[in-house]
Amino acid sequence: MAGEARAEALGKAGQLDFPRPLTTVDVVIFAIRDDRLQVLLVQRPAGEGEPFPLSLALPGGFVDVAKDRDLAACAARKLKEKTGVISPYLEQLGSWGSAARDPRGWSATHAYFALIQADASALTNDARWFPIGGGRLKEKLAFDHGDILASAIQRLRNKVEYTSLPAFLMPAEFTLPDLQRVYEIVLDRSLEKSAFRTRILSADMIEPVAKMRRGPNRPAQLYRLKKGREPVYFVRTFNPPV
Amino acid sequence: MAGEARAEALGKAGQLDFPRPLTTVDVVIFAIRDDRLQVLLVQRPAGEGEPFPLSLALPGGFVDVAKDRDLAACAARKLKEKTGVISPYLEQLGSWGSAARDPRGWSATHAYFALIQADASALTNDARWFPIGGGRLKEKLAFDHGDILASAIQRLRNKVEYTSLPAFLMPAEFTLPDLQRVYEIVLDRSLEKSAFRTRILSADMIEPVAKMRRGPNRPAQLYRLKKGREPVYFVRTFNPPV
DNA sequence: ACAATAGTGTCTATGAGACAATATGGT
DNA sequence: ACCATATTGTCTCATAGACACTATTGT
Repeated sequence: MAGEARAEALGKAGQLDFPRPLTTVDVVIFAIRDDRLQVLLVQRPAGEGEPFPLSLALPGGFVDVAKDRDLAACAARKLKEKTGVISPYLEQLGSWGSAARDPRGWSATHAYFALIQADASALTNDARWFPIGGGRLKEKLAFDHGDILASAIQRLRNKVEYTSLPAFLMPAEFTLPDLQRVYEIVLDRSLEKSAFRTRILSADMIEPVAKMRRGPNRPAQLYRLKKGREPVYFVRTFNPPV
Repeated sequence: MAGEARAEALGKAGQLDFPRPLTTVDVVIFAIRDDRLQVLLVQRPAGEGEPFPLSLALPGGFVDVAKDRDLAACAARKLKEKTGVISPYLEQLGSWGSAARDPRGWSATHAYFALIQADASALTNDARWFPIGGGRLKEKLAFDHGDILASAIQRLRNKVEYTSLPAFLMPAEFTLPDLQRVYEIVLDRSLEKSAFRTRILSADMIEPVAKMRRGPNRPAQLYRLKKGREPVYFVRTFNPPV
């Protein structure tokens, strides 16, 4: 941090009155709905001077220096405002900043990504779920939000290969085949049943509840996440198919 | 991004005259020197109103909206200013922003981490290398730079378990035992020779040059990195010792 | 009994860990 | 010849992939 940059900008030390970039936080919110990975988007407002009027965009907005203690709190606030969800999986994705990404001037956004359970959320009117088909979103997004979303999808897919992240997309109780289905939806390929079960069960991340899911076939054991909300890291990835 | 946040802050649409956080970029620069992992630090200036006067800090400073096209360019500029290095391995680490981290006000920094070859750098006067012993730095740093550095060390160590990142710390030509030594320095544990060689050689990331390194023992084959500057990802980590 | 899905077992392949054996230079 | 380090080989172990087999419910 500076002093030096200050001198560069103004030739005067001890002052902070040089131009500051706009600072925003955006949140990529994922959930599983209708057996598909979906992302929550909002529509940009149409007012005077608004960039990308009526375009779809990630939920987010300017950091409020009065309200937000830090970046993570700002992201959590935006998530809660749109979905009502309070304590999800929330991870920092990265930041995007440039002179060109916002027509209003040099701006930098801090992007987060959240995994929530769709059923547990209560959306505001302006927010809607959009399915991600074949690892991409059909719709064009405002700003560089398409890039940010693509990066979030890549990060999610990559981590799903060697972590228990999909557990955070599940309802409170679920079966192993349910969980495998979610892994397969995110990865967009099928996984081998017995290897999957071995991996998950030996990870000590879930515990059986004294109930079974019944259907027109053999009942399945229901599980729930163990307390520790941390994701589990496996020492190998699922090997991609040849 | 906003409109909404604008309304929150001012109750007036189409305006951008609400308080903006300070925006900085900081760079964690690693190199191997004297068989140790070292990090480049600078001393804070002592002028009037300067926070943390004379403390050690990561190289960095305010984003210059006139000079810097984007965040990565800003990070590359700061790296070049301090070390003269132009095209290193440069990766975004994350961002840290809060009301409290800088006494001058709400600020957010975009942190990058760079891997360079120490011998190829020409330091400015104010920058010095500091060894990282046992995964920690002895010195206290200004702002939250201690946290940022700890995060960088953790990310580096973690990635070294399953990527070829240490290759970017090597000189143009090096032997396999050299490379293994660097892996071991970063991980702070010894690796098994034959497994290491198998992994590296089958990754198709280096190629032999028609030279050997000679010493008072059997000569060692010299290698260089293949063109593609991308790091290689392995499907397994080195298994940590039991 | 049959369909459908849950759950287990068996066999193979890959790559890491341990460690021994061999190779090749300088002295 | 001897030392030191480079390089290769052998054997074991853990876990993924393929795939078959068994288990348990509803109809």
